[in-house]
Amino acid sequence: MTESPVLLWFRRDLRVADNLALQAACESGRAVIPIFIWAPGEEAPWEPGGASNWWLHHALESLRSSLEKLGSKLIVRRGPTVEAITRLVSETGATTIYWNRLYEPAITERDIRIKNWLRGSGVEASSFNAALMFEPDTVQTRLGTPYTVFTPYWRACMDAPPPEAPVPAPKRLAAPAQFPESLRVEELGLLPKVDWAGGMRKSWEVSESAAISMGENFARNAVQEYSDERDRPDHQGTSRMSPYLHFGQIGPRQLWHMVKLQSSKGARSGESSEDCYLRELGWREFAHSLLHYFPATTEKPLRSSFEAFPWRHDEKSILAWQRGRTGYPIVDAGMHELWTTGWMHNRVRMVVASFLVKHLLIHWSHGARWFWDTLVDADLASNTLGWQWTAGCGADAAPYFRVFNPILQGEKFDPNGAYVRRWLPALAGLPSAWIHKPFEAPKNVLASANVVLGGNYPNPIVEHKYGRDRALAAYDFVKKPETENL
DNA sequence: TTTTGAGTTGTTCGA
DNA sequence: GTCGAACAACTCAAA
Repeated sequence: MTESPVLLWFRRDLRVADNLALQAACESGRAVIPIFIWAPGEEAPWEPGGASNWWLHHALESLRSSLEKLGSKLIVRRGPTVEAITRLVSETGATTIYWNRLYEPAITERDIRIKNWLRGSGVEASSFNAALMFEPDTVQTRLGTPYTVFTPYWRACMDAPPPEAPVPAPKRLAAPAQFPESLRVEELGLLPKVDWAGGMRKSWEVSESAAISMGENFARNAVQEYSDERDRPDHQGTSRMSPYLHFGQIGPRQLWHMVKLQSSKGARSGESSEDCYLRELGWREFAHSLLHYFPATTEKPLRSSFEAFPWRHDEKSILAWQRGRTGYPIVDAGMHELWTTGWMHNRVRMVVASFLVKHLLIHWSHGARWFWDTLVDADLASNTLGWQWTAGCGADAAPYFRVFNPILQGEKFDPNGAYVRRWLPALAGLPSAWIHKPFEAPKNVLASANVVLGGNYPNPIVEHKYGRDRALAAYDFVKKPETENL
C-alpha cells in the first residue's frame, strides 16, 4: 500500500514555493493529488465576501496552471469538507493527507474534527505551517500566557530563532495513474454575477509569480523608503502584499528573507526602514495570535467595559460612509479606492475607521463587516485587530482621546491632494489649499472648480469639532464607573 | 509578591 | 509658526 497517493489539501496556501505541506507530499515519494474544497458555509459567520471570492477565483486559476506546469492538476470539489474528503479518499485509495494550518476559530475547530476523524479511519493526517513566521503556541510570556501588548510580543519573536529559509518550489509533482474528477474553477461561482470587478482587474495581477516579483521588487527598492513613505496614500510606498499574504500566494517567511537579504547588503545600525516593514509583518502575526487565544473577539470587544458603550444606530450614516459621501475628502477618497480596487491604503484605513467609530459613533462591527465584504485582503485576524484597535476596545488599543482629524490627516499625508483627486474626480479642480476642506472654500473657488456642495459633492455629515466632542463624551462613559454616568 | 517602566500610527491649546 | 503639555488611568510584562 506504499503506492497509495497523498492528498494535498490546498486552502489559503495557494502557492507552490515555500509550501511545507507540498514539500512533505513530494518527499513522501508517492503520487500527489492536489485538492481544493469550496465550503464557505463552514467559515460562518465569516464566510468570505464578494471581493475575497473574486480574488480566490483568480488565485485558484493561477495555482491550477502552476500545478499543471509541474505535471500535476488541481482537483476542485464542493463541500461539505468531510464528505468531499471521504469521497476523495475512497476514489483514490489515499491513505495520507497533508495541509497547512489556518488559525480562524471556525476553521481550527473544523480541522481538528477532521483530523481526529481521519486518523480514526486509518488515514494519516498531518498539518504544517505555511502562513506564519511565529505560530501562536510558540510565543508566550514567561508565565505561559499570550501576549496582549505588541511591543513585548514582537521582542519575544525577535529573541526566538529567526524564520527558517523558505523552501523552493518543486520541479515536478508525481502524478497518479489517474486523477479523480474535478469541477472547473468557474463552476464554483466565485465571480460576481454583475461584473463590478473591472477596477480590481486593473489594479491586481492575481498570481504567485506576481506576488514574488512584487515582493522582490519591494525588497530591492521601496523598502528602504518604507518608514518615510508608508504613510503617503498618494505615493506607492507600501508593499501591497496583503491579499497575496492572505491567500498564501506568498508566505511571510519568503518576504522576511527577501527583505533581510537586501538589508544585510547595506548594513546599518539602529531601527532601519527594513525593520519597520518587518514589524508590520509582525502585526499580522500578532493578530493571528490574538485571534487564536481570544476567538470571541470577532464579535465582542476584548475589553468587556465596552459592552455598555453608547453606540448610535444610524443607517443613513453607515450608508454615507460606505458610499464615500461623508463630505470629508480623505474619508470619501478612501472609501472609493476600496470600492473600486478592493484595497485601501493603511493610513487611510485608520482615518475612515476612526471617522466611523468616533465621529459617527457607529459600532466597529459595522465597519468590520463592510471591510470584510469589500476588501480583497479581508482577513479575520487583521480585520478584527484593526477595528478593535481603532475603537479602543481591543488589545493594545489606541487611547480613547486619539480622534483623527480628517482634515489634518488629509493635509499631512496627501499634501497635494493627488490621492483625493484620483478617487474623487468631482473635486479634481479644487486648489490644494481647499482640497481637504471644500466646505471652507470661498464660493468663487468652488464655482470655478465646478464643485457644488450638496450637489456633486456632499456637505460634511457631521461637523468635526461636534463629532470629536461627542466621541470624547461617549468614551467618558466607558472610562468612569457606571454610577458616575447615572 | 511587589515594583517599575512602558505602551503603532493624534489633536488641541496655550505660551 | 513652533513647542510642550494635557488628554486618564490602566494594565501588561519583566525584574
